[in-house]
Amino acid sequence: MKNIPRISEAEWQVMKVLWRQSPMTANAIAEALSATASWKPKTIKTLIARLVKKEAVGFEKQGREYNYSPLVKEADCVEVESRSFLSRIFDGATQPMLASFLEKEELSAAEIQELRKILDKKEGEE
Amino acid sequence: MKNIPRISEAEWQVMKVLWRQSPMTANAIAEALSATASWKPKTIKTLIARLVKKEAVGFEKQGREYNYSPLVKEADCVEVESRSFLSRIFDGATQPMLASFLEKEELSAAEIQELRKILDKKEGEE
DNA sequence: ACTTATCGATTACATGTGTAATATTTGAAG
DNA sequence: CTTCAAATATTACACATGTAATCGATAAGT
Repeated sequence: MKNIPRISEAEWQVMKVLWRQSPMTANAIAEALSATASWKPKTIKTLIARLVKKEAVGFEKQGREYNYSPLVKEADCVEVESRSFLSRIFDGATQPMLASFLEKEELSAAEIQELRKILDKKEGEE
Repeated sequence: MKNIPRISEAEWQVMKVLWRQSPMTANAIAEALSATASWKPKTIKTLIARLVKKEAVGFEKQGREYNYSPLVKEADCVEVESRSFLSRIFDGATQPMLASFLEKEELSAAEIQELRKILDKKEGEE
């Protein structure tokens, strides 16, 4: 896993768009974000520029526009953020964190079943 | 739940100390943190001051020293952070987040058993 | 070939954060 | 009561972040 830079909250929004589809032009990204966020296009350009500087995003010139793509994998970024969250908030204790979510959040029967399956598999591995 | 201010990464360390035990003097907090963090005492004073300003921490004068205590509950802060994490990284989808952790992290048989119990209880509630 | 609409690049600016040092106040010691 | 040590308050400063506007280059249209 390449060195994952820190990606801020606003920048994550941009990354999520690119992970869903890439390459994309800045305008297409702005378009995609117009549904969820309320940023001016210029703001989005800034976020993209910062991601490029952090080497989280790369681009290829295509005429006068650039075509942007992620340089870091979503799974890797998720893992970094997850570990950071876990250690920051729960002192790295996985089980209490999971228990906390399980108790608070709503889950359908199917989802519960799915989680059970994962637990079963996990237990088998020991 | 009172309005929970944003608590930065470094500030969380301080809050964790106070949640474990309070009230505490600034020096005691610094002492407690010397084990985990490598901040100068002055730095810790700054963090405390900021938490006071944010009204996450209160104090009572006791002679020339102050005795600090949390003004916000740990459970509430954990909930705020958890929701933020969940929506930021997993678009608010609980189950995929849980699945991701279950698959990546190590869990003892006992922990797995405990999680199963929670799932059972949850299923019963529907 | 010129003008113009647009792109990306550069600049802006307030606020937050990490990480402290200096200044000021004040309880305690003599 | 004066002095000193220690605690709090104020100030510092660079970098990150949210949120954009302006500048300069250039492809596209006429």
